[in-house]
Amino acid sequence: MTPSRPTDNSTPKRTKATVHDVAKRAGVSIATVSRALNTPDAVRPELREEVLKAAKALGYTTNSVGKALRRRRSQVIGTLLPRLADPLFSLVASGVQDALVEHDYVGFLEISGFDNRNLYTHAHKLIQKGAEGLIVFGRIDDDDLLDLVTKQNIPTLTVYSYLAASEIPMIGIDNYAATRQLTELLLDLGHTRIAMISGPLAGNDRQQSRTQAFQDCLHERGLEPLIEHVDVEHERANGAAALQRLISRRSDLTALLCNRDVIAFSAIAECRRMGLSVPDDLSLTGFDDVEYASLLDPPLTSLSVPAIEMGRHAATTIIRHLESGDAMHSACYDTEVILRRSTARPRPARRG
Amino acid sequence: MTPSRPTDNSTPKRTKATVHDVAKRAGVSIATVSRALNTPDAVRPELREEVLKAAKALGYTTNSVGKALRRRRSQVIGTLLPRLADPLFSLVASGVQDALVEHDYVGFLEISGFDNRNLYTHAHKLIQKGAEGLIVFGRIDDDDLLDLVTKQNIPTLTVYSYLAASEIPMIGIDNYAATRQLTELLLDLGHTRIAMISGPLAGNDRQQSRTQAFQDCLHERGLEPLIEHVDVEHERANGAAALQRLISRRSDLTALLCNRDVIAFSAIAECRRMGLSVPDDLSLTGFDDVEYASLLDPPLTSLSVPAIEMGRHAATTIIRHLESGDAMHSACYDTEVILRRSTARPRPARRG
DNA sequence: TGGCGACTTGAAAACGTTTACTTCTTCGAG
DNA sequence: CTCGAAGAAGTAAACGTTTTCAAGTCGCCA
Repeated sequence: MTPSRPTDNSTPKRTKATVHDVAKRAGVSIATVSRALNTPDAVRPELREEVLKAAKALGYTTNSVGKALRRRRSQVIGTLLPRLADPLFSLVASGVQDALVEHDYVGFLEISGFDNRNLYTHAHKLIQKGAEGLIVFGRIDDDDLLDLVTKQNIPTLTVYSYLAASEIPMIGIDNYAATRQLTELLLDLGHTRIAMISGPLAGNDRQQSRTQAFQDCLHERGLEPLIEHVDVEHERANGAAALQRLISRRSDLTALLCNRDVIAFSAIAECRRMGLSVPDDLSLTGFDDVEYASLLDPPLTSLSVPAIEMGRHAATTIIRHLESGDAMHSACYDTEVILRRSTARPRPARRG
Repeated sequence: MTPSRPTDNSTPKRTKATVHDVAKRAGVSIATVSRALNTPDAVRPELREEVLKAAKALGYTTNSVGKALRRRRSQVIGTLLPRLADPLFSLVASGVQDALVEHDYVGFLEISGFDNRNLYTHAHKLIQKGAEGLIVFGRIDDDDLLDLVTKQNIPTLTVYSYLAASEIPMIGIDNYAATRQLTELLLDLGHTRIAMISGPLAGNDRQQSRTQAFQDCLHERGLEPLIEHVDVEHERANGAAALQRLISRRSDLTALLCNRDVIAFSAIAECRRMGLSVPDDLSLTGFDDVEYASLLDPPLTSLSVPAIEMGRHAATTIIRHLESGDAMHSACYDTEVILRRSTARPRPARRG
């Protein structure tokens, strides 16, 4: 088999075999070909064999575009993620992919960025390109997008966040409760001067819930919550800066909640740079329990979320809905605080 | 606007507006509608306005499936990655996505796993589903797949690896040369007892090139290369085990090349666990200079590869080929050794 | 004034499927 | 022996576009 050169006309632009070609070769009608392939029982065995043989001989493989047009089903579902190069989001995407291949679907992946002003644009594009269903990371707060999917009746699911009242089903976790757990962990250890580094709140229900939980927790105990924000597009650089701002606002800080593991990664590195010992000088927690959280020095106390599982769940739910009309239900997954060595009791006060 | 309930028949299964609806409303033929939308200059301005108005009123958006069928162009290209939840691969995917949205394409993403026996299956699926072009991570060594893309004339590109002789264009780096650089860096520092932790070689041109380079380098200096392999599916767990195996085979090791940053991550953690100081007891290098390599303690000496850029380059190349028929050329990107604190001169020998 | 070209538009034929209908056997029951 | 039902195959009509081709209008020049 000699590989064909760029301009190889020996194979005369060999256009792919269609159902007609197979039909002709097998001496049957195209309808029979289609039936032999899709509903084999509906065609006499001998004829079926004939068709299958012809199909194989011609290397026929059904053209999904034609099929999709006629069936009005593409077996494509689209996923919308804020970012791909991220240890959390890519995990969700993995879960989605897992489920998709299992059901012989294929996935459009689209990166929306954190600015959900263009969420609508991306979603629209995916639908227009033929996605039958949509999986969106985080709560959808864009009315236009909500309109789009309900009007056009596009099965849509969000993943990662769970909020009780939602027009569209959410497969996720309770960010509020989870953050309360983390905060209370620190409080129970005896910390009173606690801060949080959060991502931007605008259009981000996760960060909203988490800062809210943090504030509520501290207020309940009569403590003053301290929050700094990082620009999520440059979490690393800004995590360090945020930590510095916090320290300068309150130098006697003993504990810090980072609203994403990746923020904690840079915070822990910055602590090292500043000569702050974790957890002796500063207890640190992350969120998501991303793969490398346990490899840090010290290993990071974090909150584990079943990211892959949620992605998988979302995808199968949507597929089941598409295939069997099953209703899509929200689901709230349990989370778990993973206690590692980045948290400890506060160092006993030196003086008063 | 009240959100429609699951069984809301008030909107009578409102099927999307088609070109026919727009035509009727504007009082023109469907051909004119199509023209007004695609080649505006070909239709009288007043009429064009009329059509556009009708389209907007009906919320018409062209059905890409019908379009794709007729045009035999889907504006979809597929990417095949070994894994998604990985700081390197996800970077490549990001680059691809960047370029895709820029050109109003959309991407199928498919995870093939490291076992390239099913590479063919996945690629076939993508093509069948309508992908016009394929981007594959790493060299394609599967003859069936090669056959598939050449016979069906599917523009295909590989990304990350560059090898001079290749049937299909490769956008990548020279793994052999890069590893030589890293190895020589260690040699120049004075190390003589150097080992490598590599991924499995089977079907993985990157690891093959790297182990080869390592062996060549050491042999040239009359040194004995020591190599252990990790199962790539469980890099973390196995990175630690591999390190232990190496130490037990040769306890006086002073330097270790890890063939992927993620391997180095677990190796560095394992060193900590074993009480080995990096770089005093053991110099360590990674490969890929993934985002968090610089946040480790100590920060990891690694080899930076332009992963996003390569992904972007691959996608634009393939799109340009599709749109303008431009030939696709291979490209070899420069890499750079990023010197950080995980490497140092070997500790002076204690005795002889 | 006749005719030729340039411009616009519409009718209809694809693109590759699936599927509702029709037609034709065949077979069993009455 | 006949009639109807069941089974199997074919015909043709979709699905929503784009695009070829033909036709019509208009203006301009000879």
